[in-house]
Amino acid sequence: MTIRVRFAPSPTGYLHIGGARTALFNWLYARKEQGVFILRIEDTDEARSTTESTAQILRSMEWLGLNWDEGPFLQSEQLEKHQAYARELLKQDKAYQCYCQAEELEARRKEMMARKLPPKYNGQCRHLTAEQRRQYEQEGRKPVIRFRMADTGMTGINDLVKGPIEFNNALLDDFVILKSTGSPVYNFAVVCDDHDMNITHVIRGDDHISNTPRQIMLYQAFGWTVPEFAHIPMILGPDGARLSKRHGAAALDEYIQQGYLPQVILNYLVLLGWATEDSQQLFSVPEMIEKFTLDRVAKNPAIFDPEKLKWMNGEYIRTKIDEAEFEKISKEFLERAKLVTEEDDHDYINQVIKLERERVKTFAELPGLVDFFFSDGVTLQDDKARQTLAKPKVKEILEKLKAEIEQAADFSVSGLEKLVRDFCTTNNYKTGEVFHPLRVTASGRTTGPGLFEMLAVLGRERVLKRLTGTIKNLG
RNA sequence: GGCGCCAUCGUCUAAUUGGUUAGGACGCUGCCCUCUCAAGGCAGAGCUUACGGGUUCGAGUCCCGUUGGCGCCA
Repeated sequence: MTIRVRFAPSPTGYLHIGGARTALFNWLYARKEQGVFILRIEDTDEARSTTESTAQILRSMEWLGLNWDEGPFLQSEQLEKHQAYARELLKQDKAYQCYCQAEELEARRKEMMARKLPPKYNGQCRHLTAEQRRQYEQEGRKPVIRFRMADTGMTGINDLVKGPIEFNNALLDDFVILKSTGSPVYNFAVVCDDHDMNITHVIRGDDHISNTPRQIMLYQAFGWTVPEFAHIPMILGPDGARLSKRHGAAALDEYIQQGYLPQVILNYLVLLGWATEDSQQLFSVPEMIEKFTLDRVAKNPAIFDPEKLKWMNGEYIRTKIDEAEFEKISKEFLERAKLVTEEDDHDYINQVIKLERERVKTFAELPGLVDFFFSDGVTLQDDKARQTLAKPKVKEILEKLKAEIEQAADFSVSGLEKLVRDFCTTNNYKTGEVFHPLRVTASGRTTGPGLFEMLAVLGRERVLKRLTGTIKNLG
């Protein structure tokens, strides 16, 4: 039997980290088992769903490389089917029309709560006569359709990650499947859609566990095959609460903007709630697919750690991507930061970014690290930089050095290093006395790439200009 | 409130299904390298396996209870 799984986000915002991981686990499982991965947009909440969100989510999925085999299907397009299914249950008396009004229900619920009873529908409309129904209709009441829940027995699943879970049917009430507006309620729509799409494995967040018994009752009422369930644990924010917009960095989009690689997001996410026996950290996508199994998914929730994600991105930039990819993405970010344009000297740009490759953790950091390569002058970045130039003898050192550099025959990395080191020896300066002010003069900062690499890339003209500028400022 | 899920270093997790000095990774600290910052190398701190009871020769692992966190019901 072919395995069929689906990812079913609701388009009420960006794809968030938790959703992305759910999608990933579904996708990995499908690819591993050579099954089918289906994308379905659960847009039944007409009030909060937007088409922009849908487009955004699709874009994020594509960016991650989580390609779907079928869909995207819109749940809203299944409205008539949902209604037909509801009528079928009605006809078999497995569901019934309920005329209770929202206010009445609310009042009763409060009453129940006040008496510390579970706030469960009281079954008032369970056995209405045709006469009673007519009367309600005449009053202008619009009915909802409620599912007739079994009031004895247990409903259980054998969850692929959590193991066996049982629920007491008596605790579940006759829940609404179709609202008075005719639109289906979530629990009903998922079941109908999952059945229609022949979903064999429902892999979703464990916040849906409590919904599962209701859904199973529906499958059984229809006489449909119940799929397998795998409830994966939530992703939490640093405060231990479920990761959400409140935590700031829950939207996948943020990470795209900051210059995280899609492979890194996948790699980091797969490790949140899943691990191999040897605790391997870095996985290529094919490797992930090969090694992924649901039975190694953790049961406990995981806190999202941006620090580790950042480390991993740096690791990939340094060791996993090739030079061409590094150059391509770097240029995108430099162009976006308006440091360079498409027409600029690519050879120069490539030399510049190469100097920062081992330092950069996210591509968004890059422009801030290399801006001085593309500007006329240099801006002193901080107090440390100012202090470095304020040290004694700096002016004298730079003036003498400038004279040397003007005449330098060899402006290569090794040539420059020899020149500056010889200069220190000849004039009896400590290397630090020369290197540090020279670095600040060239870059405006106290940290950065190797001094001579930096000077070589900047080129004689820029270096001399900056020396002149600094000397002048030192008055 | 009811029901459900969960519980190993600060964080993510591993532990041949009962036998380890409880392992790895991020982060942190120190040292080495060094013109700086990174990277890299080395070393270190950090878990009485939430707590309390059992079962057992032996428990992170099995059972019961407690506590705590989270989720779902509106």
